Amino acid sequence: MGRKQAVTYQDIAEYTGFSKATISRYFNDRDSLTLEKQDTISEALKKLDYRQNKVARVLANGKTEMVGILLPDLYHHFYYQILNKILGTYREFGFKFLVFNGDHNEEVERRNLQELMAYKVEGMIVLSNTLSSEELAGTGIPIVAIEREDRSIHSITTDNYLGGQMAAELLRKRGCTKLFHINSEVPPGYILPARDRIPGFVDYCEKNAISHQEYYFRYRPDQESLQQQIGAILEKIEACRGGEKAGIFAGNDTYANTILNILLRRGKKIPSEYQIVGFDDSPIALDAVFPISTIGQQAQQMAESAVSLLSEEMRKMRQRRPDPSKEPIHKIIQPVLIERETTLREKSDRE
Amino acid sequence: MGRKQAVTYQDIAEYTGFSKATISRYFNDRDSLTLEKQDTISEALKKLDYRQNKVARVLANGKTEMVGILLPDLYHHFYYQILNKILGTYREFGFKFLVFNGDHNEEVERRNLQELMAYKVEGMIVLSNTLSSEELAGTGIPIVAIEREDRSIHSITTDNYLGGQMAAELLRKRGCTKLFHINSEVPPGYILPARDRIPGFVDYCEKNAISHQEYYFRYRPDQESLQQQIGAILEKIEACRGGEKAGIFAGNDTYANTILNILLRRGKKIPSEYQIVGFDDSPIALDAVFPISTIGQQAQQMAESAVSLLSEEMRKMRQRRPDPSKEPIHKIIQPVLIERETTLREKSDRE
DNA sequence: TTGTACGCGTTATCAA
DNA sequence: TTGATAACGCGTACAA
Repeated sequence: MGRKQAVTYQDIAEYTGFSKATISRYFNDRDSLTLEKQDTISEALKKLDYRQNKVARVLANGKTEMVGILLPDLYHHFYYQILNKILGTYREFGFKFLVFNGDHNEEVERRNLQELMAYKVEGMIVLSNTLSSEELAGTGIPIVAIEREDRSIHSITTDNYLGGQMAAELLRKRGCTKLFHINSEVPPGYILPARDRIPGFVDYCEKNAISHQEYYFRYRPDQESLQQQIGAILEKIEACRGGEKAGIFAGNDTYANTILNILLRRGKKIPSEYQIVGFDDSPIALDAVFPISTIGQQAQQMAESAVSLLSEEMRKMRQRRPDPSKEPIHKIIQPVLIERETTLREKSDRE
Repeated sequence: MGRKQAVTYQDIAEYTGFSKATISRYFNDRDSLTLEKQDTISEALKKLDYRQNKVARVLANGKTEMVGILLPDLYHHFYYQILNKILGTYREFGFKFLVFNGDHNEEVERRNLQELMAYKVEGMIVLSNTLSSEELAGTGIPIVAIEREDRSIHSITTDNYLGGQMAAELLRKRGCTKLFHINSEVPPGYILPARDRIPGFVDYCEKNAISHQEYYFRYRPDQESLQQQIGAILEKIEACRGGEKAGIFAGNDTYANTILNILLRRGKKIPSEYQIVGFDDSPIALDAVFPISTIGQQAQQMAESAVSLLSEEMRKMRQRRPDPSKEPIHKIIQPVLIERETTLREKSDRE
């Protein structure tokens, strides 16, 4: 707290001759005061250089207006982009965000969760995926998941299935006759909405009788092995496509970029021999040698929906007789297709 | 607050037959209690499912353990990387981070600042640059700036001057005889430590009698105009180098990547005709067609230094008789050279 | 080692 | 429209 004895309502009250209650009303229900008193208080505040203490207010009324954010990391574009958009809602909603990075570690996440509860956050937005939604729901406060397992909590999720379909459809419309999907493996039992892209892609191919194949590599954070593994997969694909126009749907834009670079290095022609579609609309897709077509998640809309939904649930909890939604609310956001140079059929080839 | 009447020390006290003070001591000075009582209380806590309320604790002892973070944006790699590292210090220091995105807007920043003060953060880490350090210092709480104007507050800054020198030196050692710097313009009067890279680069060239030239383009967020402007600059450079080996030091990795792509598209040979060095060690430098040599800022070290310095100053403020450092402390962090394929002289050329 | 009693700065209740 | 006073939940002298 301010060392030099912070100015309090008590001081303002003595200075103006009013009561503490009146000072409080000045802040919370100004219209209930006469204009004269308002002015008197207003001047006193300036005179004494009063600073609000919202901690005391919180203790008294229970409204922290704080929201916790649980992030798995800040490395992937999607997470920092969403965080950016969430922070941006401050102007509209006024929530203060207490941000934690769980680092994909269950115990760390659990500690973070406890800390958020101890600080009496009124709600949480969770992007990390190590804690079950049941455990999160156990906190008793409103929680909105973004792009993660959401059985027992509200959620905002991209329509990944549709995204996979869109990718397949684009490649087909651009003349690809053999479609491929390249992605990283995922630990079995790990629920990740993003994986719905794959059935979306596969189902589209099946329904339209398009040849398709899926390849998975073991995820390793280092660039070297990623290159090697994707390189090996691309060799198989080259053998498999038999001179036909191949369409590759990558698990994300980083993979797409790696694929693009390897293909170019091997002298393949883009997009006449190979076409590529990524996912995420990351900066890398735009900055690649040839800007990469990608399926974008609408981060702005996702963040807004999440905060808005959370805000509503928080409101319900603040009532005398709290009435949270009985069933989790799940919102689906449509992805958008962003076509760039790795799929354009008209222009001349890049090499 | 918990609607269903949260369990308090009062309840624990009644349940165990001890006093509230004893319960409090269990949390703050456990050893001062007999082992028996510790066990009794421990069980009572579980039995009653007690949840800490740190808000009340804060009101009582004034230690929020909260730190505010003022960010200019979450778009540039440097910012989200630093944020990531700062959040990572939670395990060691235990600070809770209240994060705001000022969006390069002075008024927004000011409001955020006030809000942080109202929530009684004990310190702040500031990366945004719209508020003067004098104004920030006026809050009376410890503040550490990272890579921004720091006349009146503590700071952690990369040795940008050295970084510029390192870039020039690398290019020279790799055989470049004509050096160029390409960067965006900066509003006059705007203090940005990052700009020290330029005199570092220039001075090195002058001292070693190397031909050098600097080019600036008007900053625009859209890719199109960036391409055009850099393209135009590269034409001038091509004319100017007269067949000699040119070394380009880019303002950051994104620019370096754009430069690389344009040069390749124009059929230039890398690194025999052109060599490129970026700045920041962004993912884009690694993911480029040919991985780009770059000067990296040591984000981990910067974040740790910032939090550690802040922690120390916070400690000083918490004492009975606060004694903050009289003079701002400025720490300089060395950048590191990361050499990749845009400067290697040994290997055969890429094209 | 333990308990009593008050303080932290605000809001909420009830009278006036 | 105002004021007195009791919460809010915890920490901490001070006393025992």
